[in-house]
Amino acid sequence: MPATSWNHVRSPAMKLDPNSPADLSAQIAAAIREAIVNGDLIVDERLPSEAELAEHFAVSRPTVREALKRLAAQSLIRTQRGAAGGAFVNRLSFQDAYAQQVTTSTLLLSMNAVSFDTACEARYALERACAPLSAERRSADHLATMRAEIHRQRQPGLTDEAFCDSDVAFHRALVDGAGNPVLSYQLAGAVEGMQPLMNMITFTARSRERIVALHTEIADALEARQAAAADAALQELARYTMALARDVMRRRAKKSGTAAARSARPDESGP
Amino acid sequence: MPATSWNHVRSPAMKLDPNSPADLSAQIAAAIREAIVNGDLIVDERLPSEAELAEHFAVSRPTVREALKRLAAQSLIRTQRGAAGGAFVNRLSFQDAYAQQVTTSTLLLSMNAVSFDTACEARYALERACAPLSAERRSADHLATMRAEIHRQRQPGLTDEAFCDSDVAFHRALVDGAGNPVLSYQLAGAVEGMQPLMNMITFTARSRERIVALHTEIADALEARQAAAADAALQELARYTMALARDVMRRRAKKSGTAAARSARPDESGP
DNA sequence: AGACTTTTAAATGTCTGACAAATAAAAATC
DNA sequence: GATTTTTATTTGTCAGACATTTAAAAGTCT
Repeated sequence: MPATSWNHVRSPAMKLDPNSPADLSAQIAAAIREAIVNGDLIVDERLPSEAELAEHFAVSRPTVREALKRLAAQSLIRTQRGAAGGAFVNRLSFQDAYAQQVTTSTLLLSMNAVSFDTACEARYALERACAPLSAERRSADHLATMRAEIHRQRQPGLTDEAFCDSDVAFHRALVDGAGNPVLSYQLAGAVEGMQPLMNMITFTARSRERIVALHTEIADALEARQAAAADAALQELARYTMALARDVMRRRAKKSGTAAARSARPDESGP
Repeated sequence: MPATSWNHVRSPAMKLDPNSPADLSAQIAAAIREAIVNGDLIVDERLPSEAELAEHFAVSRPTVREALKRLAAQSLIRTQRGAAGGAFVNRLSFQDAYAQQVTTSTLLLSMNAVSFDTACEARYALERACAPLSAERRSADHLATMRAEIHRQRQPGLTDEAFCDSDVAFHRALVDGAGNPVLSYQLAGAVEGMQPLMNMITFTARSRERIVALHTEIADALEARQAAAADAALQELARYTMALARDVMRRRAKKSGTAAARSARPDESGP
């Protein structure tokens, strides 16, 4: 019996409040989360076993497990089975952070009646912040990705959803071109989280043409390392996208008075 | 006995893959999360009881509970005890999203050896994106908050940490001034997540004076609705902050090691 | 001795069954 | 009809057990 082995953590947060209305598992999760954020528990450090934690907090093992699952859902810990297994403080990777950021942003936008304009304004404001850096630092790879996506966007048979996917990939390359992983992480939410909203727009052949032209302008500007030109094109793209959305909404509102045939998509998968 | 009452969800994602290496609770959580993100489950909709879920997925109740706790940790569901209780799809509030965003950003920066420059660059690039909007829309309240924080920052007895807190509050007001909740949410991570890094800097009286002067410049510019002036001051503040950090790092490196070690960082304590 | 195999112990993953506590609806009472 | 009591449902917690995985220890053979 290796004692509690929990001695190096003397943080006062490692005690539970019996008067709290919160669940025990939530309190335990909060206590451990606090210890991780405060640096009392460092990356790759092993937590005590579930049985030891249960003893420490004077609760049962299922309760401890629920707490650990909460932390695992936030990628704060990882678990490993077997003799040398246990729960370990997880190094939060940019990839994990991306995923959480996208999920959170997507739900935030879809659940809170955020207007398209508001979301769009935020997205393009943040993207324009990346443009000068991207003009300075973009690699040939980033440019090639953008050109490839532009080419894809020109395919006539593309569905609206595929067009949006390509749009996201284009803008992702733009952001990554800034060479700042923190920016890329922050923008992941703003760009990808907006995709469900963008997917509500039907892109006509003419609007696609305009968007592709602006994308080309942006790529050209970044290739020439002209920050101002890239910024101008982005600003115009933001303006155009919002106008497009307003148009779609207006048309939809007008049509909703008649029969509900809202799925009046332009024929693309037809004969 | 109300049958499974799970009929309206015919999504294929509601089945588990017996060959998956992932835990059952993780698979179940993923399936339900998918249903929420896809809109198969709408806000405030009640999930089946734990017993019913256990039957549906052919697992035990503790396993279902672990899955639900994972979702609760992401604020995707809330639970309520009692007769009409259960698990309900939660409307992700901006407040909840803030909190998650800040935690994630903080850990990402503290665990991944992100340089101060990179984080700082990202933060000020995003903040500058808010400046034009804030110049246009800031209310008197936002200005008052900024002025109050500037006043607080002038107090001579302020600890470094309190100075940082006030700094965050100032910049928060700047961002909120843009009147775009999505921007405010995105920036929460960039600004607050950087606080632990900022706290590593010791602010001398002279550097505080310079920062307060720039804050005043910003507030003045926003009051006069001069976007360009605000942007210039922010840019200068970014430049100055990074220079300050470089200075602190250099001094710290010189003090901790002998003359030879400048590229490597021998930062063990004691002789 | 060294390389391979087997055993063992520790840890998480899962199940069963039970009880406690909260809570809304139904029933009973005044 | 209003108030109180009962009841049923559901989550929260506990106890104990077994299955599965895994690394290390022990054993075995060359």
